[in-house]
Amino acid sequence: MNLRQTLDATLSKALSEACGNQVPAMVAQAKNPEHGDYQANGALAAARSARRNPRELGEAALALAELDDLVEHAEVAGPGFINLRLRESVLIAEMREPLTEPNPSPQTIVIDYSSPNLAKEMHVGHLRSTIIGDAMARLLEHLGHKVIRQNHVGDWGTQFGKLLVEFESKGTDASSLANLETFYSDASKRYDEDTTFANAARARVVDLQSGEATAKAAWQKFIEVSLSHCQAIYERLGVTLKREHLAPESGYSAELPYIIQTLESKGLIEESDGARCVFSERLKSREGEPLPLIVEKSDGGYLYATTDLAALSHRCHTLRANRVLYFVDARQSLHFDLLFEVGRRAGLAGQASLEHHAFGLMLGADGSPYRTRDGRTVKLASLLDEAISHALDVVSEKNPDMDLDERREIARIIAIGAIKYADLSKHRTSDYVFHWNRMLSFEGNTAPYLLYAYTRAKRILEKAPRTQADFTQARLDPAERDLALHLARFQETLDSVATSAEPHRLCTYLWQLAALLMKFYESSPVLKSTGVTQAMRLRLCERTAETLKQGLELLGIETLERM
RNA sequence: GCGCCCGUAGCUCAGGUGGACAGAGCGUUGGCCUCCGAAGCCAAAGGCCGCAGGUUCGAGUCCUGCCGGGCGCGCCA
Repeated sequence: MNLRQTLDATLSKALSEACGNQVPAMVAQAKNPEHGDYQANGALAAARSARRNPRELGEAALALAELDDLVEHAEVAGPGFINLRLRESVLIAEMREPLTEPNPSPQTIVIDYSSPNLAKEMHVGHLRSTIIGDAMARLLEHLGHKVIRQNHVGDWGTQFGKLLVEFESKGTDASSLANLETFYSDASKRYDEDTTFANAARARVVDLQSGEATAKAAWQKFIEVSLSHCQAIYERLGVTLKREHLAPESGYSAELPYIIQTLESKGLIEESDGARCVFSERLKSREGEPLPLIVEKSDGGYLYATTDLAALSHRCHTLRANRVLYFVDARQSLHFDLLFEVGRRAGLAGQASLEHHAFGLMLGADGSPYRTRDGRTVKLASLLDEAISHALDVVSEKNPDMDLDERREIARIIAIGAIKYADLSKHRTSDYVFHWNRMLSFEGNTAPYLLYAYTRAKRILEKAPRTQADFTQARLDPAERDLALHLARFQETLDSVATSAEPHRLCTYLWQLAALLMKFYESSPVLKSTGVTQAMRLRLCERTAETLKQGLELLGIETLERM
């Protein structure tokens, strides 16, 4: 049950009655536990407009609110805060409820994430979109929404001209693409230095886009190899993206003329310097002129803005999305701002909520975009290799007698989890610094800490005797109550992440949960206790383990039984 | 020039719709394994929340102006 929401609904109703008009109670988790479990600040805000004394209003609301089932103590404090303390019986009862409940009004939610450019290999810059998008997909799906993943891979730009000519000159042999990075830079070098090559490249783009058979065949082969590189990374990372989630740019090419037609029929298109544009009604350029979204170049070619409009229309109309979530870095904020405006004015977006969830770039310690010593971008594959190798060292040091295969498997889960958690736990809309040693640290607020907490709880459960005692008859000491209270807040945490699209909040929740378990572990011996006390402590261990496992799973992080 | 984002402890970061003494991790210092795993727990030190005004009963949070940083601004994606 979403306790916060339930309290808010009840108290809002009472406060509105006391006030005479509709006002929110604004129930939130209490920051200071001395004030209770939840606090409502609505009386303070409402008092002003109602010209009433906030404390009096709070008292009136409390008198009207039917909270006895949930709340053991409620009082008005300070200038007019309403403090609520939950009944212990409620916390205990919550431990027998399902961990989560589905959203009563499920939506169709399209998520655009990962979306690498197929001309190059995936590098560390793709991590954030891929990891965060995947966590949101898992979480929203778990809450009962219909999630449609869209991997909007770049397979259609002008850059494919030079790649095709290079590829064909090497006999369209897949082995020449073994290292996509060097392949791309070789092609770029020839394009810049050799005019014959450059002309051929330009001609090949036209061939490709007009559907010429040999160009198309070579292109398809190239894309196929590149996609298998991506898919291998997804599998290593435990990302749920599959071939069926591909929504490549090329797939929209046939739609583009109709997009232009639609814009034209709405009277939105204007010609400017030979290009066809839609001018913004709100955003201004350098010279104070309206900002254009260019949808057709002066040579008649289409651009990514055109493709994005086609994708938007497809998502809102064909897929019938209620929300469209874009996990794309912040450099594209202006682009999406314009895109959403034009999409709405052209009627391509329907009523859907269009959300660009931006994030900053990954930087090196010197503050420049993250690269290796020789100036190359860091491939995702090598980041994973290095993390696993480091994890294996640590695992081996802690478990010298464990056999190698088991150590390897544990190292894999720890390393992948640590990388994903390090990224997921940061909010950062601005650029952030990537640190090897911090990413690979297994202490403090990291995935290994959460995994360790999980294994400790599991070990107790493994060793525990079967008990017939009824845990609901037990009383909770402070450390146990703190843990039980936090456990009861899982649902409201998930709901808040669902609307905000900020998985770092779930990370914070799980970190706190693990910390509370550690404290409980120190203060409340389980195996040495007896009767209802032991039954309740075992139930706390069990519930915490289940919650950690479920929460980590929603983040896309595997758990392990020992480490 | 205009626009967006950011500036919180030595470092890396949290601080939902303004709320009750500003939090955590790392690092530093000092404790805790004959008790379920010490990848842990406990404690201490460390902050004019970039600066200056304003709105409010109340501002890290909202508004304005500065200072400092990042990114973006017509035919690339």
